[in-house]
Amino acid sequence: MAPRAPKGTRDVLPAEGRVRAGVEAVSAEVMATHGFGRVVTPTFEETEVFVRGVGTATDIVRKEMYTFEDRGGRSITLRPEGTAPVARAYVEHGMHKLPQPVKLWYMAPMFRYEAPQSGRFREHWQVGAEAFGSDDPLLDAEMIALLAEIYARLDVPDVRLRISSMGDPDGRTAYREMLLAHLAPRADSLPRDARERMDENPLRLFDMKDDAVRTAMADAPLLLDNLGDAAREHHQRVLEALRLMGIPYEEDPSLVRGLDYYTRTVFEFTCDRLGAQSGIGGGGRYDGLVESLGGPAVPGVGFGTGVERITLALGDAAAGAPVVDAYLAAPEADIRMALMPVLRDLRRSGVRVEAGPAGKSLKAMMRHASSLGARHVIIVGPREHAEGLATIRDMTTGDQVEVPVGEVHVHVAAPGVDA
RNA sequence: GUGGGCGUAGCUCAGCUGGUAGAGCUCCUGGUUGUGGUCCAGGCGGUCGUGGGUUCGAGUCCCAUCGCUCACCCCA
Repeated sequence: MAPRAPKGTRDVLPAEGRVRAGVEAVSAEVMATHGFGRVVTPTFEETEVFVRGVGTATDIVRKEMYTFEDRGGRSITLRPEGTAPVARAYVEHGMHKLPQPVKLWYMAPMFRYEAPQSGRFREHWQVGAEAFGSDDPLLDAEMIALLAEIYARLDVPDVRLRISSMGDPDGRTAYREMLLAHLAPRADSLPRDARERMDENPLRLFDMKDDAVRTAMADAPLLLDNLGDAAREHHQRVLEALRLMGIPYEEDPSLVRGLDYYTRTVFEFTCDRLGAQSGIGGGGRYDGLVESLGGPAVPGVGFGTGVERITLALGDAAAGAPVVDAYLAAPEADIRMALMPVLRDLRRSGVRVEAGPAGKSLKAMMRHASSLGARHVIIVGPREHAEGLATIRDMTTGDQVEVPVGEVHVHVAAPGVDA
């Protein structure tokens, strides 16, 4: 059997590659206008980065990491998420001494050992941004606005924003007791995995789709109604800023992000075109993360958005055809050889030009040029070659002109390209 | 990890109650001498996921196995 791409991985072919290039370009533009600098962290980290950063109660750390021992006996893990590594780099390079906040972004692959399904892979790419060193709620709002702007510029359809607050750690501990007290008399009606989850993180029960769980949670006290004063004030400021910027949101008390590090603001963008995995991007504030990685007590806020989910939401229509300005058709091998410098010069001057392989008939080349969508075909047969000419055919009008070979670039140049 | 669906040419699929493999698209070559997109003709291309079994005979039935896919869980 011929080898295949490993389970949960995929090959991105040129049509989709063009869409991804657009995602990256738009992200880079929007990040720049918001003052974010690009970082590239290693594809793998010491396992400790994720154990301490993401938290041992999370599914990511408990059962989804690609962890192995390298030949030097170190425990290594393929990056399952982007925030912890960037926080690690922030600490490692003493970035807390730079003017705060420090704003960083990335586009990088993530690896999680999960059962693949629509929109979920074992390797996926995320565009993410992290801002360290400020607890200003307006920074949270800016992060959300930044992500919304990326979706808007890409024309991602049917995007909705849900937002909530996880409160502060002490407040969350108190709320947790309140929630457990609510659940205790109902525990018998819950399925086993729900009861197990009660011990680890009862908040997660809000995410479950099981009917028994839903009825038990229907009248449960909400974290959002039990925030401490500071967290509540923070949350209101975030919402006010969103309103001022005209960013629609739905406050959703049941929104619980599955990473332990979140504090206060949490948000998620969903897209209805995505099927069961409707989340297209999300993030929140993580005021304890840097400290848990051995750094100073520095607050932070960030998000990640899935590149595959964006391209999935955009659909096939987003994959435009490749652009070819000109097609060089020279059936005779010797002539084709003689035109190599011409081909080079055309490309050097910015013309996107394909050349038919010698040995094919002119008819075959015309067909090829047509299927590539070439705007012009440069025909050089024995007659033209003897006189130093080239025939240029406009493929949309069918008009043909003969010009000196040296002037071909003037006639086939792409709009906006100075010849 | 659990459950549903599916595995036939590069792609999308057809093959009814078992008789020894097809279509469309793509690609290639032609339709007279150097010209595309339409049309016409021809051609390339498949150990019918894999391994067993039943049968005179299996793509079609049975068993196993692998893979893909969707959903749960979780997340981007």
